[in-house]
Amino acid sequence: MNERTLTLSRERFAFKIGEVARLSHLPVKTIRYYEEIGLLAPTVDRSHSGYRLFNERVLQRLEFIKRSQTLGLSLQEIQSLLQLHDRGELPCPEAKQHLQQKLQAISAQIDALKALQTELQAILNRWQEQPVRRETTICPNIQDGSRESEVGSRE
Amino acid sequence: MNERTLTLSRERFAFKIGEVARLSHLPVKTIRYYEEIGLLAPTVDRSHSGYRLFNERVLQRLEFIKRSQTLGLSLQEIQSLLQLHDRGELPCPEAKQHLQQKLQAISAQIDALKALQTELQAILNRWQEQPVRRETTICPNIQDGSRESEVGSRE
DNA sequence: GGCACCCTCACGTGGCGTCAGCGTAC
DNA sequence: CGTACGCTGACGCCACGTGAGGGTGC
Repeated sequence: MNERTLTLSRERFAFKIGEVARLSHLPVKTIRYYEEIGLLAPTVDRSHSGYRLFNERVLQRLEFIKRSQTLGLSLQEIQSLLQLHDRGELPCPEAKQHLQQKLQAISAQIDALKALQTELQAILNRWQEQPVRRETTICPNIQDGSRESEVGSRE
Repeated sequence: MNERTLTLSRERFAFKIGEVARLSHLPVKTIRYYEEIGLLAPTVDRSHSGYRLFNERVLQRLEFIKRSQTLGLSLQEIQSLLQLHDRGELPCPEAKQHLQQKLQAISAQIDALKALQTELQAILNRWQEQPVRRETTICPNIQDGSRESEVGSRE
């Protein structure tokens, strides 16, 4: 006749953190962290001995967090969405805004990475295995190629 | 007749951190941080009052650090290159290894970002402004699309 | 009484930025 | 004597991971 059995019969506040971890495939530490920063507030209570007791909605919440994270949202952004949800509103419009911003940021990131890729490839292509030892450089292969960037207009 | 004038005549340990900051276009805090983690050891001394005094080689070193950073190397990797340099060896072979690794990592990052880009675009394309309120979801638009990813064969 | 589980607190990651509260140079 | 510059902590960021040193449930 412990609180587990009692609460399980009503399906409320039945899960200890380890069970939630197994069911959600998230580390215990992560769940504790999410609770600490307030992401799980409406789904968690404490037992008389201080154990976190989660109700079944925590799993849906963790799924939402995981999914939103893989889509590139930060925990702060996710929190603001969850707060809207907890106030009874639909977080979708704000979510859409965030996702559109992410999409733009991702394009920019891809462009930056591609530029870096090109630059790295160029450096490696003209790499000198035994460069002349100069006192003015640490590794002559790694040098500012801003002037060489205009190369390619030959032929 | 301060140490500035004396050392300037020999061009050694003449620069205070603010001058280095101006000449290198790096924030003072950044230079202090680099010195703290040992990146600048052979180019810095202390005055009797505790001020950092840099010799002129620090500028070459900071340039190398900046350049290596923009190429994607971490400060740890840069440090190991500088340590090779300080032991009189050419850091180029190790640098090349690092850069090749970076190139691979960048390709993987680009692929991951492109996948994310596609997924985000798909989600935004089929976005429902006024979705049905379900109790099982927080925002129905943000849902695991693993099964819906095969959509697109209509019309 | 033993073992799995739970708790909090504190510190680490990278690459700095941002105060706060001092001393120093000119 | 001001003021621009220098110094050393300590804390913040982000999303946790790691480990210590304990208490709880069964």
